[in-house]
Amino acid sequence: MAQKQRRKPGETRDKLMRAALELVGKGRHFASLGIREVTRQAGVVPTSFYRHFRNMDDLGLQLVDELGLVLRRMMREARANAIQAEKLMDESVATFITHVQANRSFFLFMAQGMAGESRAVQDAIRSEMRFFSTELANDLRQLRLVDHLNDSDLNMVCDLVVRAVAFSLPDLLGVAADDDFQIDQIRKQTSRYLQLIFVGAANWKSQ
Amino acid sequence: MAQKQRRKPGETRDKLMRAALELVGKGRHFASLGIREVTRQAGVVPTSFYRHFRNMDDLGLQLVDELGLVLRRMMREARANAIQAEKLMDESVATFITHVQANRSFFLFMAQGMAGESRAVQDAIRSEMRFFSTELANDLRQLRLVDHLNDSDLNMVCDLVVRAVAFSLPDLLGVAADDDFQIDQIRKQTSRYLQLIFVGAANWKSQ
DNA sequence: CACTGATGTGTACGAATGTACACAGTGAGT
DNA sequence: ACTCACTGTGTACATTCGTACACATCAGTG
Repeated sequence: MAQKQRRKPGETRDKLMRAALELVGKGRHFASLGIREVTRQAGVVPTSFYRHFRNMDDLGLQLVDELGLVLRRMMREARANAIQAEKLMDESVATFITHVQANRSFFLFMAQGMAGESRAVQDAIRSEMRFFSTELANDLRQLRLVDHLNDSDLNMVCDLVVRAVAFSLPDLLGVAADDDFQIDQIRKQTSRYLQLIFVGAANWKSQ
Repeated sequence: MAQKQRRKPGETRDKLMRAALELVGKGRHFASLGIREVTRQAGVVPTSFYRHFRNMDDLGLQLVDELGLVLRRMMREARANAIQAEKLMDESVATFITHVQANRSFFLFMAQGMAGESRAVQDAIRSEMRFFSTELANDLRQLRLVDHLNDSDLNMVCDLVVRAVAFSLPDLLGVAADDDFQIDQIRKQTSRYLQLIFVGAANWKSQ
């Protein structure tokens, strides 16, 4: 029942997942990756693949799980940085962009997976986003910034926020990782979207 | 110089594009399609492919062009239906959903292409969306509903509107084409997003 | 009418693919 | 100490892939 063995528990497994991410990071689409290609990139013999995954979809699903960890880490940091309510949005967007830059391949995979080939991966990513939206709603409730909104409306606002941010993913991943000017443009643009949404939320009449 | 020959000008060409769309409609991802697969679906010998396209990316680009036509037709219809300003958003969303249902494969391809493998296809789709946003801004200007917004802010609002609608694409394509209940949920949800955005726009202070 | 260029078909082949099978080492529990 | 489950390797093969080449069939042009 030990999850860890002394030597190298899931070393090859990690190598394979890492390899798939590297290929995605190089511009390949996850749906077009083959088993041999991934094992080659990982420096492993093709048949090793089956020791850890049933097929590429299975690997994709496990990547989504790891993606979930990345997202949660990001959310924790955003919460920590957003102490003052007024800078809340700008800080959150900045945190988002920092994490995207630090994990480009992961977010590339996420952007691809949202309309990917595997329905299971799609649903898993969708589910991560819903979780994100729910957490955001909880935070906003606690900050007492949105007392005039009922739960349903608050959820809608949070959904839209998450979508607006998520939709800037393709923009962000489309520019070179070191194009600071363009990245800053996207940051400002996204912040404005959020500000607009919150102006809407502030003037929204629930019920 | 004749663009059309008597018999069958681009019959095979159309068959190939149609075949690719059919495969996408069946749940395949465009990035994972092969030349042989597409020609097989089209009922054509593999080598015929090269008479019309240099590779799959080329075919993808030409599909984006056709997608542009579908989008423009949709936009025209939305404009025609949105006579009364109050029902403008609901009507537009309804038109959008109708067209998505009538051209599922096309929009599936679009959703995939936004984070697709080919950078050229990505850019082409992005460009279509920008065009859409610009046209929307023009329409809103003419309706004189947003006189308090300067151009930059109006563009931002329209961008966000287009994004909010576009982001409902995966939702819409994820449910069965005849699941009227779920589709209606998505319709209502998207409408609420737009209403929220417009409440934000109405209370936005330019400059 | 002969020519030409565009379009379609058939054959062919080297490379790559997914996966089955047999085998080897190694850590853990009896 | 012996076994067993797990992980990794090497070999093998039928299938599929992209694409090159050699034709066949027309439409329109000289």
